[in-house]
Amino acid sequence: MDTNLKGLENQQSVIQSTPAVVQFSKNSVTLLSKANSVIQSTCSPALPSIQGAVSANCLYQGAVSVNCLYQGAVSVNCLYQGAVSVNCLYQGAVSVNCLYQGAVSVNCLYRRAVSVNCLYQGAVSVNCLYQGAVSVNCLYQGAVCVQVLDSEPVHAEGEAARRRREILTRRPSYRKILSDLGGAEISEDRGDGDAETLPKSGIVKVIPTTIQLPMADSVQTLHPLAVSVAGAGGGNTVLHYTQADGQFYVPVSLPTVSGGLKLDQTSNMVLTSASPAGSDVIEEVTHKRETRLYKNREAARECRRKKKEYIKCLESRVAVLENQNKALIEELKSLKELYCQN
Amino acid sequence: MDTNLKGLENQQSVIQSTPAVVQFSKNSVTLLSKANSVIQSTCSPALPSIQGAVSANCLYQGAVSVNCLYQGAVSVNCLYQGAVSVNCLYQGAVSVNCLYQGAVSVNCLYRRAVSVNCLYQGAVSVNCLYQGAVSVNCLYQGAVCVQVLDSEPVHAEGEAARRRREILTRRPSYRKILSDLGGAEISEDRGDGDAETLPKSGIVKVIPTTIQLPMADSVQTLHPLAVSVAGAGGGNTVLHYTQADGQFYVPVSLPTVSGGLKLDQTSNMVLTSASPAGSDVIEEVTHKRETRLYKNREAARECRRKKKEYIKCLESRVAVLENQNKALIEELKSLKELYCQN
DNA sequence: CCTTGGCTGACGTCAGCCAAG
DNA sequence: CCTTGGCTGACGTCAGCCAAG
Repeated sequence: MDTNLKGLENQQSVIQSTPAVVQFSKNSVTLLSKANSVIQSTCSPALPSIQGAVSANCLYQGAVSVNCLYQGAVSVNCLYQGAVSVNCLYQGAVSVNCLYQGAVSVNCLYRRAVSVNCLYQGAVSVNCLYQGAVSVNCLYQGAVCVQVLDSEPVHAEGEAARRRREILTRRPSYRKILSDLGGAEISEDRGDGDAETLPKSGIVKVIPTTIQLPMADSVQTLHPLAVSVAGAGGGNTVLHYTQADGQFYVPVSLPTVSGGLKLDQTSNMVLTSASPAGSDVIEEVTHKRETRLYKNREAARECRRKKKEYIKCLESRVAVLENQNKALIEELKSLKELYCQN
Repeated sequence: MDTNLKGLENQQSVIQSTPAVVQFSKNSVTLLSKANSVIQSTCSPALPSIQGAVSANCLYQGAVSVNCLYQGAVSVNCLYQGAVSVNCLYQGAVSVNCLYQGAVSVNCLYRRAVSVNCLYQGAVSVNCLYQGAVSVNCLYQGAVCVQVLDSEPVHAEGEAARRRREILTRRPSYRKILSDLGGAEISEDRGDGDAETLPKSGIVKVIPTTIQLPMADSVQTLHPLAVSVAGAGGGNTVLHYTQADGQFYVPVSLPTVSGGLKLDQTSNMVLTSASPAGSDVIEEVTHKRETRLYKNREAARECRRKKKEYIKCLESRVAVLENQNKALIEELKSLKELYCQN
């Protein structure tokens, strides 16, 4: 294996500032910047705390050089840090500058997968608004779908995509919209969130003052007052309901027992009929209503989450498209200039 | 400049399948896979059709190796293709699998900046549905904002980060977002947005039912309890209010009349004091609450409307930008073909 | 055909932030 | 400095659609 580094030398001479050294240590491929001498690569399976396996920085334009500033432009860490980081500085065409953190880092196990940080005005700059520009956190199953820019279909799909489509056979919902946008995997990530929401569903807010009434046709148009209610001292309270024409009162008793119900979360409010007859029916209707309300409550929560995610997806999509547009316009402009010169 | 490739050799032996060759040609740094022999790097300024400058693929887990499949895992192309591409296959921890296209490619000038393609279940897998998972196209000014996933705080921050956090703490008003969108927009889009918002600002809702109440110092710090209330047996109920120090009770009766008020929507909640003393205070507190609730009700309605409008604006914006993008790409393609002919 | 259940638009309320006062 | 009010995130509920049964 013979290598020719003359080209690299020439390239570095173009950059004029940071002559690079290419080192290949054990299980590592590193481009070291002599001037900065910051990029370190000691990738060995035994040592978990590896920094940048493969770091590369690009400066200015024609250079195929990968420059590293402060940390490592294109670092691929296996275990704990960033797998592939690309940093961009200033305005270089193919330059990838990394400042302080790591532009495109792909962390496999414990950190970020792909983060891109941009500084100043670099050509391939990725502006991140809050934290990491392109960070992908994945554990064992990916589940971090990043928005796709172009719209060409890909035919090589995995099991996940098929299952995704199966889920989306229903009515057009945010889930479907997101999947159409290419962001459906985020929901899968919340599948992890499923594991998170599960205990949350177990811990449901208990609102003892909520009163559930069975739906009778005569009272379906009733709307309970804001939070009308509750028994402080006695067991009896008065429910205030408003109708189109006026008001009336509904006397209710509030027993403390909700034993027969299996819905622990919603069982805190059981209403019993004033008349002994039909108590089972009332109870069953109440039970049904409890279940329905609980399910709808959960569904509403999920729906809100989906909507929020959808909006975020839209926003990022707009940002991506805008920048793509800008780049395309610039490219067109330069290409036209180049064409006009010839 | 001397290089040691033994480590690389060992690394590739771990992978067992794709022994790599590192070639340094003119202005290029490449890891070649002998088995596949697909990764080609002929980065010279003269030739526009350059493939992968620095390509690296990762397979399985402990390996700091970067494996390339079919195209180039971590390729940094200066001019025409992908700058840094990382491909991941199967489940490797830090593995970046690239199938057919290139996982993390950063193109400086004419193509993608950073694209990450994921297949199957790789740990740091980035699933891209259509083409490039994480593609960042930037020309001279980057500005491609990608959604951030994790919530880990970043300690190395500049002014931008600080301002970012300010934005993060509270979402700006949709009105502001819309105006910001109109300001930062491309010219043709902005005119459109202005034309939409201008007449809308001309139509201002007149709310005749707003009631202004004088501020009494004695009740300014009162906060009604969540579900304020409760009655025991009769028609009288007790309002619970909390102050800074403690609580006190306000006996209230619920009359059916709400005639004198002009608040139709909120007239169903008029409380009068049972005791003649302090009725003014009670009434005033009640009125205050009424007013507050009514105003908040209206504000919520307006907020919902704004949000809806904002989402519509986003959607149409995406559609416009997509079309614009398509047109630009087509134009570019034809221009390039024309250029290649010459 | 009707019925049921999932999902979502819209509502009103609470809580909280933050700029304006 | 504190206070107030506008706005918005989040919540739970109702109403309604629509596909699945």
